[in-house]
Amino acid sequence: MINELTGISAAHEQSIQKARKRIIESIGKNMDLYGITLSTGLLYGLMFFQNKPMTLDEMGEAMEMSKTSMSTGIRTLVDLNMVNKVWEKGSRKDQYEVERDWHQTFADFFVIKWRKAVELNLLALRKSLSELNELSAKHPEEEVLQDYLRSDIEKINQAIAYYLWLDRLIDTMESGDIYQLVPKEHVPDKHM
Amino acid sequence: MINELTGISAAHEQSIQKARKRIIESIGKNMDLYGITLSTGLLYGLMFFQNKPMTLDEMGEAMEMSKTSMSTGIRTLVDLNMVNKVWEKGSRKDQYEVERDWHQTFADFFVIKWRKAVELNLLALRKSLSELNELSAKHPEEEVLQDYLRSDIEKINQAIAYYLWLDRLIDTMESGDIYQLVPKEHVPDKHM
DNA sequence: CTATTTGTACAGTTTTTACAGAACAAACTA
DNA sequence: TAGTTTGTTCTGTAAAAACTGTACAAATAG
Repeated sequence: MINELTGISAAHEQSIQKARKRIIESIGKNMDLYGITLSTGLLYGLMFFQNKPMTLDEMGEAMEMSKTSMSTGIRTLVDLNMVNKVWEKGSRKDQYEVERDWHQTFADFFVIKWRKAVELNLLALRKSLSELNELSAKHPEEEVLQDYLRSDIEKINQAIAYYLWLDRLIDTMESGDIYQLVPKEHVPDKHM
Repeated sequence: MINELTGISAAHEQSIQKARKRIIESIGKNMDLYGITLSTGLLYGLMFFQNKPMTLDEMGEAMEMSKTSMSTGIRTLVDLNMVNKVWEKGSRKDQYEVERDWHQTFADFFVIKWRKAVELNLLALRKSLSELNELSAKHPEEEVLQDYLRSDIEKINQAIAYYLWLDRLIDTMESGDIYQLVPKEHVPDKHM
């Protein structure tokens, strides 16, 4: 039996489950922003309200899905640092629990996914930039070619500048400097 | 004919296309972070290197895809403010060009997509919170129930605090205050 | 060492999504 | 107004992704 809400009336349990379900479904849906599928999002929501770590078997039973699917879903969540594997003594089964610091989860998403994209795009941009610069140096007299090259090189340089900015933004998330600009606790404006 | 690289040798044209292709494919792939499909990402990359607005027919020819697909792809990009519809006089066809300010594109993505998610999640959280508070007030004597409620309410309050923070972060992107923390132009550290 | 148990890789199936072609409605043209 | 042109909706199909059950390898227990 999965249900951990024991010792209260069925009506009360239902009320709590209804309240949880609303949240789980909303969060689960919107986790597509993290590139996470709905069912994995729902799994995350389920674990969010759990007060102890869960095993794959428990998840499968609660989600009415195969353990295989739980395994792949959990891997996605672990890769994003949204869920942590915990070591429970006396159990052979792997146990998982959600990361409670959502600010950290948000930051990690950028550090993991967006940083990777920035690096790959910068790599491509710089390689192409170097090729085009080389081509330009080889044929300084060909005006039409130079026009094309100038245009592309300008675009590439702007793109590089943007990715460097994005890289610095991600730095502030990794270092925590972002909280200087936007504190975790809201500081109200001073009014005269 | 789509190719706008005329007046240069085939070899030079090929060099430029190769350099572009590397960038287009890298950017196209990584646009999945925006929830954008690969082919739409490639369409965006194509338009990025175009120096004039494109029509749906031109896109279809260049991408070797149907105009229908171009239409849906473009709508996705327009909805995200990544591409703008421009009004070219003397032409009946709709024309589109990429938004060149990528900082703005990035900010718009948060303002459009993440803000929506924040709002929906806050709505669900607050509604459930209110239900649970009500339930708690109705049965102050039931200790087991109160334990469950305390736990859920605590989690919900933490989630709300997080989303309020995220909302303020999005505010800084919308207002431009984010550039105070991370300037568009890199300001190197001062060293002694 | 042998028996289980556990998690994952793999292969097949189902479901979802992307895409194309036809049909249509709106807008422009003559 | 009638005749085109253009973009999108709708429907069917192809491709991709999610999901399941089996098989297997690694780890633990006896």
